[in-house]
Amino acid sequence: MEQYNHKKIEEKWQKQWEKDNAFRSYNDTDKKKFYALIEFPYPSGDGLHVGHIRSNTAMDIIARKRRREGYNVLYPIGWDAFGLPTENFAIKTGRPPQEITKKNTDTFRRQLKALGFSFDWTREINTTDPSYYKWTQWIFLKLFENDLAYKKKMPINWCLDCKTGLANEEVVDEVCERCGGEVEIREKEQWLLKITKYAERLYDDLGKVDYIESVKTGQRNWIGKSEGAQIEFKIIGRELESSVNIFTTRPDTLFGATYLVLAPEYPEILSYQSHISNWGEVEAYIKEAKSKKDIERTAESREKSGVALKGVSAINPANKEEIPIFVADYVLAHYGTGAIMAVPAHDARDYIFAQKYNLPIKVVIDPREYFFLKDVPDDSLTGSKLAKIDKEENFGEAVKKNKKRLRDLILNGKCCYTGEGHLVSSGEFIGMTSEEAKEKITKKVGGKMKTTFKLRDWIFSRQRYWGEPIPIIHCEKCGMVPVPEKELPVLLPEVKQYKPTDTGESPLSAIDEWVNVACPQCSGEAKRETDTMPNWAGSSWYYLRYTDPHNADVLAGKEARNYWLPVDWYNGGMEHTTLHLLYSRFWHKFLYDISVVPHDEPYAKRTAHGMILAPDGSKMSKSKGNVINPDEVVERLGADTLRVYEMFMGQFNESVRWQTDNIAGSRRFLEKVWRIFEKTSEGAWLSAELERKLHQTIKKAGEDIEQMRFNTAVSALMILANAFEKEKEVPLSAYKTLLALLAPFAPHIAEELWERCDEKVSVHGEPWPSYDEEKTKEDELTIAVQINGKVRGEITVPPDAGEEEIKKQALSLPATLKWTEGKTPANVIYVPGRLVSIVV
RNA sequence: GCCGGAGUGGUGGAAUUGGUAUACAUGUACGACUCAAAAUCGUAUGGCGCAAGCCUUGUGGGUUCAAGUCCCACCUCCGGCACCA
Repeated sequence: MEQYNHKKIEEKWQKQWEKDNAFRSYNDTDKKKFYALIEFPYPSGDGLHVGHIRSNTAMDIIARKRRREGYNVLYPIGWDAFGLPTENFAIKTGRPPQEITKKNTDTFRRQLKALGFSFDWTREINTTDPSYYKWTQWIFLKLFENDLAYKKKMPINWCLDCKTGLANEEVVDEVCERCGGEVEIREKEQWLLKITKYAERLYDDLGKVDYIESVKTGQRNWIGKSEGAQIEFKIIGRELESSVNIFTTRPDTLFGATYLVLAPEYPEILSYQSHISNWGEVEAYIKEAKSKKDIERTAESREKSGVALKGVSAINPANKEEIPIFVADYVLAHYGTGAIMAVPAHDARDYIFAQKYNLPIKVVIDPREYFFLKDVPDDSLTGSKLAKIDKEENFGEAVKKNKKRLRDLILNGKCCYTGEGHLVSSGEFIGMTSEEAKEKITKKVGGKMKTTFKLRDWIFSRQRYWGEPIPIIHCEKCGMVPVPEKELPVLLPEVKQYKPTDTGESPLSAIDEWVNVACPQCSGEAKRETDTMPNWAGSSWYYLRYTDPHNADVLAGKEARNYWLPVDWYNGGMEHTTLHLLYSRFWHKFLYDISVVPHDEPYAKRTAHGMILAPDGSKMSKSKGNVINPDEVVERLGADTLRVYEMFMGQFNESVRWQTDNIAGSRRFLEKVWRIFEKTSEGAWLSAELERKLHQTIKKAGEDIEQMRFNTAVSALMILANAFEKEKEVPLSAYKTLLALLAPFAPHIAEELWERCDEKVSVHGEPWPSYDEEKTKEDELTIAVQINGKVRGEITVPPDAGEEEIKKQALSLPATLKWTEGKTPANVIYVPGRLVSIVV
């Protein structure tokens, strides 16, 4: 037989599959369905990354397995093509983004096809295609109609390089997530989507989806649900009677609130102006705080600063004491109500502030048995030392003494205790536990229990060219008027200049003939909205379009979406936890509310792949020049080798280093499978041992694929191939089983050898091999013999040997006699099928 | 600071969830084949020791007949969040 020629084989079968439309899925409602999804790539100019291949191969394996298990499988592909890199490239070269996108998607398509993924190419979509973004705009109109899209003047993060506003999620470490450019705060009119209205559902419904835990906790932390109380404090001054609502998670400490703090942006401050005697000072502080970025405010080693509002004060509703009011930038305007009650004895930040400004510290919680302490600024007892005092049995007298001393410190207000406990100095609530007191105190002072979220509304407008135009028309008479549905899509006009402007206006605003339109309502003079949508828009619903990608009348036909949704298994990167994944859950829930989709969650199951790092362990990046080019690997070693290597290289959900040396192993494995074909014979005898190995491999490979343990699945196939190689003759049927198992990993070589085995129909249509549990079992058990916990020997027994018999054998083993030195064993433990443990 | 995840041979990694640690691969050494090389095949390969044996899963304790796996404390690395009241 000739040598394994990957090039010839891969080209041959790719052509054949294309011709046969082998992986096309039909909206066949009689068959059980399986929807497998990977994040559709952004077609960057750099071409496909080896990281894409990891995720795609994994889902490809699962999709192929499901097809062979009888499912109607949808495994689609498309392009998330709007976005800044393309636009920036357009500015640099003067070529239209449409043209650049076309070129890049052509490259990606060629590369993906060369890897033999079983995508249904007839469903290919592109977010920049007007027939696609028509529906992105349609969803926006629905959001607008339902009062979930609004425009607001607000300070936003402005990227100086990209010259556009960014969503909060897009600012990472003070810089723009995309370009790494500097971000400044600008006051601008922006479109926002009310994702906060869905915060609770986005949070709670994580309970009913099968996502990996890290994604769930990532989203939970980002949404940041916290339960507490909203309590009203009266504000008094000369000729002033007002009030401020504060939010707290610790209403049980209300009696310890010794001052009030307002955020610098707190709007009501202005109305107190005439009552504040030191207004000049206050105003200056506010002005300075506002000019600082969030990050600056939190940096500066958490130094607290603030200014007292002289002339006004608040009344603590619990004990009616008059307490001072401060404005301080450690309170954030956008969280809670923008105002807090400060309880220095039981909040670390308040404690530091109170010490600095000499404010009273009033202890209201006695820790008693609770000793989880943190952030304690007492020199003698730092946080980490205190953390040790949590389990009495682990520590001796010294700690017990310390604990007592510590409680004294806390009760005397000498250090700050943030945990819960029993109430002291709290009127009628003395002696209650924190938990009990929370609701009771809130009720007593007329407050209400409230849930607050960290999540903020989604800043949805970008002042750039290469995005979906927001389909709104501004009319002086009628206000904001949605573009009528029948006029969708609002097409991106052709422009000469893609360059964004420093003034913060989209490049679209320069095109008068596009901007000036008649108002759809009054036909008067009006102007189009010139902001575009962020690149997250198109990707928020693309899985839905795949179900019926060519539908011109609706975003997807009802039958198609009811049949295919939800996505059964979605694999992607961890970097999208709080971006795409959260956004699309939000849109989906909205679409569910307006009865477009049949379920309220888009993805039933979400898994994540680890990153592929450069050989030195750093991130692959073009600037470092350590990017692995898949084309070159495919050319030299073949797509099958690359696929097998990427599955074998390490645990799928963890990041792994690319090691060029190790690819050879995957190639050698395929060559071995190729060579074994020569040894196959129809009449060859299948030994019991080989048969057992075969069944064990079918079992292991199948189970491992389901759990995305692809590395051990490949290893199992290697072990089987090694066993075959040792044989003189390999039964053809056994060899074909190996090919059937290998097919999802290395589809080309498996198909070629399958054909050489005289099969007429594709291996990819072959039912998934099944195994017989009985046949996976060894016919002899090796039982280890331990003496005092150390393995000293082993015995071989038939699988049906009784416990007594095995113990007897173990005890009479020469090694046993040697190590027990004739002493009578105190205990003999038998672990079925594993070992005998003898204790002397 | 908080929340995730990880730490096992020269290297990537296995280990049926408490039961013979180092599967599979890679690298290295030696051997076979060869005029030679490549490829392939075979043998060896955690450490110490001539050996019997002892030690070994980041460190230190603990539970257990038995710990990579469970408990406690600590160290290091990666990722996310971070004045969120």
